[in-house]
Amino acid sequence: MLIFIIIVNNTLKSSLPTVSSTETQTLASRAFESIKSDIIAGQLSQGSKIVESDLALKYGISRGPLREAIHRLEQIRLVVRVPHAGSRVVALDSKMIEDIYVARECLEGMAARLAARHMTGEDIRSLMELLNQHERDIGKAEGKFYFQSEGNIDFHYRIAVASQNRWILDNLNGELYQLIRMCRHQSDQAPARPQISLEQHRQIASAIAFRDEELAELLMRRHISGAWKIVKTILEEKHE
Amino acid sequence: MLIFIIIVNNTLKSSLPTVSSTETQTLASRAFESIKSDIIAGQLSQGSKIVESDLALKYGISRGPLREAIHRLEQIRLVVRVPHAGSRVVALDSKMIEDIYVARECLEGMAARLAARHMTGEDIRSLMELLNQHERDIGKAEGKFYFQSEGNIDFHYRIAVASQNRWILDNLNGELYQLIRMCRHQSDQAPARPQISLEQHRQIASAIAFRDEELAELLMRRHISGAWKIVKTILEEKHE
DNA sequence: TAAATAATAATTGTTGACAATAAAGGTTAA
DNA sequence: TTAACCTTTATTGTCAACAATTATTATTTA
Repeated sequence: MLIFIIIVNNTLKSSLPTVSSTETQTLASRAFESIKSDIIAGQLSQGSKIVESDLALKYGISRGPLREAIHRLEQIRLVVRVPHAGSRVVALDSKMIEDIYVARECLEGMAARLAARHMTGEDIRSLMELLNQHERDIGKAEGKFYFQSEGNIDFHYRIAVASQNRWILDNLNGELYQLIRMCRHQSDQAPARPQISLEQHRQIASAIAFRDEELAELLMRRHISGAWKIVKTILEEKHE
Repeated sequence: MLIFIIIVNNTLKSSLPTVSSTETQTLASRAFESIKSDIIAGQLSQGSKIVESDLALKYGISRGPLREAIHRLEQIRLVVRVPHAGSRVVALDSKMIEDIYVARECLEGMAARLAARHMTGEDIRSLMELLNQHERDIGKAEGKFYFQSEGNIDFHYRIAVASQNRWILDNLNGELYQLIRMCRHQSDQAPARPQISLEQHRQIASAIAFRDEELAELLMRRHISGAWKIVKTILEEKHE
C-alpha cells in the first residue's frame, strides 16, 4: 500500500502571473514582454525615442513582429506613438500619475466590493495568511523595499481576481499595475510606511470577511488615495 | 444690399468625436475604423471567424496593415484572438455585459465626481442646454430610438471629458462605449424609458451645478446600475 | 464500424525589399 | 545674419513571398 502526501504551501507561492513563460509562443509576444521589462526597469528611459530597426536588430527579429509588440505597448500606455513620426517611451508626469491613481481608486474600490461578495471562506483564509506572510517579510527583510513592494501588488492582485470581473482585472493587471511598477522603479519610491499599509490591508480583509461591501470599497478607496497623497508629496519634494 | 445671417445651433452639434475623418491617415487606422463599424453594426456577426486574407481582399489592402487593425480591435475587446488559431468577433454573453456595466458604473461615477469639481459655469450651462435639446428630441422624434440613444451617450461623454482624467476618458470612449453601442445595436434595445433617463441626467447635472461631488457620483452610479438591471431583464426575457 | 494515424489544405507568423513620409542639414536670397 | 527653400537622409508604412502551425480530410487498422 502506498500513501502519497502532498503539501502545497500556498502562502509562499506568489499569486502574481508567472512572468517567465519564456516558452516560445510568438516572436511578437516575447518582444513585447522583453521591451515591457526594459521600460519598467528603466533601461529604456522615459521619453526616449524608439527606433524600430534598432530594436529589431537588438532582439534579433524582423520589424514585423517588433511592430506588433510596440503597438501592444502603446495600448497599455507604456509607449506613445504618433503616425509617421515614430514612438517614444511614455514620459510620466505628475498629472498622468494622478490620473492613474484616481482610476485605480475607483476600479479597485469596486473590486473590493465585489470581492466581499464573491470570496469563499477559503479565499479569505488564504488572503489573511498572505498578510501574515507580509508581516514576517517586513520584520525580516528590513529595507528590502522592492520585495515588499511586490508583495503589496500581490495583495491588490488577489482582490482584483476575486472580483470575478474580467474587465476590471485585465485593466488593473495589464495596464495600471505596470505603470505603477514603472513609477516606483524609476523614482526608487520605497513603499511608504509598510506597517501602516499592512494594517490597512488587514482592515480591508476584515471588511471582506464580514461581507461588508460598503466598507470594503470605502477602505480600499481611502487606502489608494492615501498612497497617491504620499507619492504626490515625494514628487513635489523631488521637484526642487 | 445683401444680408447674411448665420445661425449656429450649438445644441444640435453632437459633442461626440467626429466619426468621419475619412482623411487618409494610414491604411491600418482606416481599416480599424471600418471593421469597428461593421462589428458594431452587426455586419460582422458575433462569434464569426475573421480571416485575414479575406478581409484584406475586401478592403483592398495587404495583410500587414490589416493585421495591425485586428490587433487594435483585440485591445478594445471587439475581437478575440488566439495565437496561431486566428481571431473571431467577440461574442457578448450576459456575464461579459454585466462586467462592462459594472466597470462603467465605477468609472463614470468617479467621472461625475471629478466633473463636479472641474466643470466651469459655462460648461454646466451648455450641459443643461444639451438636456433641454434631448427633451425636445424625445417629444419630436417619437420612436426614433437610435437617435435618442446616441444623445444618451453624448451626455455621458461630456461628463467623461469634464473629468479631465485622460485614463478614464480614453477607456470609456475608446472601449466601453463601443461595446455598449454594439450591445444596443444588435439586440435592438430601445433605451428604456427616455423620460426617466432624462430626469436622472437632470439630477446629475444639478448635483454638478451645486458642486456636490458625493451626490454626483452616487446618482451616476445609480443611473448606470439601474440601466444594467433593465438590460438584464431584457436579456433574460429574450432567453426564452 | 470506429478509432487512431498520416497526408493535405488552409491560415497565421515572419521576413526582407520597396514606397511614402517626416526630420535634418545645407544653400540661397533678402 | 536670418529666414525661407530645397536636397538629402533617416524612419515609418506597405507589400508580396516564404515558413511554421493548426485544422481538415483521407486512409489504415483493430
